[in-house]
Amino acid sequence: MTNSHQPDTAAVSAAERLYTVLAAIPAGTVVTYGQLAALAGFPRRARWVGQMLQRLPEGSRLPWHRVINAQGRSSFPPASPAYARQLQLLRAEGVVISPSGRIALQRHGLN
DNA sequence: TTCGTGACCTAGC
DNA sequence: AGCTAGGCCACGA
Repeated sequence: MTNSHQPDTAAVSAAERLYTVLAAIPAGTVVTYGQLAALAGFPRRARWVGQMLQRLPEGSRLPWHRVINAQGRSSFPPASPAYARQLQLLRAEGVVISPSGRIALQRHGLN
């Protein structure tokens, strides 16, 4: 970082906050992009969350699969490998998913 | 800086 | 239930 102002710091900080919140999402729980953004302190930044997750390295241990859209579905094309992967990971955590791909919302009680 | 794009969201039909 | 249209906001070329 040779110079300039420091918008870098703020950007990193935002990402760190997002990652922290995402890492805190317990297994068997799902959140929407919008919810995650709000939880991280950035309301109306759902698309930004999606962009961040896309840029996420594969080795990351962040539970990206617990993030779904407001429609209650995976945001990947149903035919894509990522789609199947996400659903598999969620089912492995006990999340109920209908044959049409609809993901059951969090039930207060168990878990 | 303007423009195009997107792992989004909500409202309407 | 599914599709469309408009809105939103950040990012990269």
